[in-house]
Amino acid sequence: MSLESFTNYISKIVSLSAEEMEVIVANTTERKYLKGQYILQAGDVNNKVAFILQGCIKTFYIDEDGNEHIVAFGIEDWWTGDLGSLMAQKPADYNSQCLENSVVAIIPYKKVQELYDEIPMFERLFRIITEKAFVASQRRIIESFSLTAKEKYLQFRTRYPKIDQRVPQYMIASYLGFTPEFLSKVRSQIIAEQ
Amino acid sequence: MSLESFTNYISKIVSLSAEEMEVIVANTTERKYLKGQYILQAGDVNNKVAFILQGCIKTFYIDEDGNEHIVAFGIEDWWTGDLGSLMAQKPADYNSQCLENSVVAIIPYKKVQELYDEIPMFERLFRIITEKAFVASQRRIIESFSLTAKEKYLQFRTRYPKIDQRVPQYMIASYLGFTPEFLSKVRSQIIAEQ
DNA sequence: CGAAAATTTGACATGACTCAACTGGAGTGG
DNA sequence: CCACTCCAGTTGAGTCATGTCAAATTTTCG
Repeated sequence: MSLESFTNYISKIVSLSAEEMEVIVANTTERKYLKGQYILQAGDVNNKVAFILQGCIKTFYIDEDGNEHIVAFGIEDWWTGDLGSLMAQKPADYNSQCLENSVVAIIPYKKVQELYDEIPMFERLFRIITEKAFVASQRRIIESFSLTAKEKYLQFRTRYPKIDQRVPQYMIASYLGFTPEFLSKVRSQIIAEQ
Repeated sequence: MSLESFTNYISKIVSLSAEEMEVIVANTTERKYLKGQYILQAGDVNNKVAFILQGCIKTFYIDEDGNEHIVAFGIEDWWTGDLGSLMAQKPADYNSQCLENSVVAIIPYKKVQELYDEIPMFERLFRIITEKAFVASQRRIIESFSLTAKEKYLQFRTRYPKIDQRVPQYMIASYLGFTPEFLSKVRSQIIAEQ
């Protein structure tokens, strides 16, 4: 069963009985997306949580000037989507688009709510996941203040080597808040130093 | 009882029986801090969650160059502390220091864990709080990319008018990632336009 | 091979920082 | 009540980091 990486992931965070895990799996569906397809589009209400079984996904938003800003990348064993839209059941600000053909485990929003009531450990799972996501988000804010451009890029490469290898450079620039030209110059400076 | 604002706050997020609320309150202590005192110091392990009943608190960290960066402000009905330290029970990166004499509702870390097991709705409370905090954190990242300095400052003032009035300008500059001089220039530009 | 997309490079412009000087208000002590 | 000090805030000159725009080069992929 190809939800195995999903159940493995869950087991690393909380301990569930076999029955509980079965209930979760029974509410989870697997879905394939082609490269370029959207898991979520800005303006739609996000009605699912999505766990990446395989593939690479970018979450981005478009500002008033039409510029794309990448908020997050997701690969295997990460979540993707717009939590704000999911929580408030309001139109999403973000898009989630596949950069590769991808396979995603999906639990519909309503099922998630039911599972929260039915399986307290399921709610714990999401409490912990969200705590980790929040801590990472705070760290990103700090680094945006206190690191130089070069440090930010090197940090990114060491922290997310798998992403660095899979996504084009101009998207990394967008994630870091740089122009593609500027990232290119940062890179050439790093190369010159070696 | 002066934990009233705390129980009111909780009731707005989750519905609890009177007994459950009593258990939570029984595990909560009230503590006063004087202006300048620390609720948490970087390097110490954060062993409590802290809800602000009264006062104003800054959460900041000091980078390698000795510069202070304010990560968050907290006033009445907000939480304060370093969630990363709490979760991992590792030394905190952040300091929480009172900018005014303050009163805080405290639940020790161990009690929080016990309450998670005992009262599923308590865990739901923290799932929801953390979700909101994460969404706000993501939004701050986006705004740091897509707003101009002037827009960031105006946004801050409209979003947190109470903080704007209570906190010195150089701390707002630190929160926004500006130098104090630069914020002063942004302000004079805004005034000139009116 | 050829076309489109991604990346690099260079010249120039602008935003934000640094440093230093100045202003103004809030204590404080004589 | 004045003089002094201290600190936050302002202002200005110069600098550095990053962005913009355009062109050249490299890579990707049909």
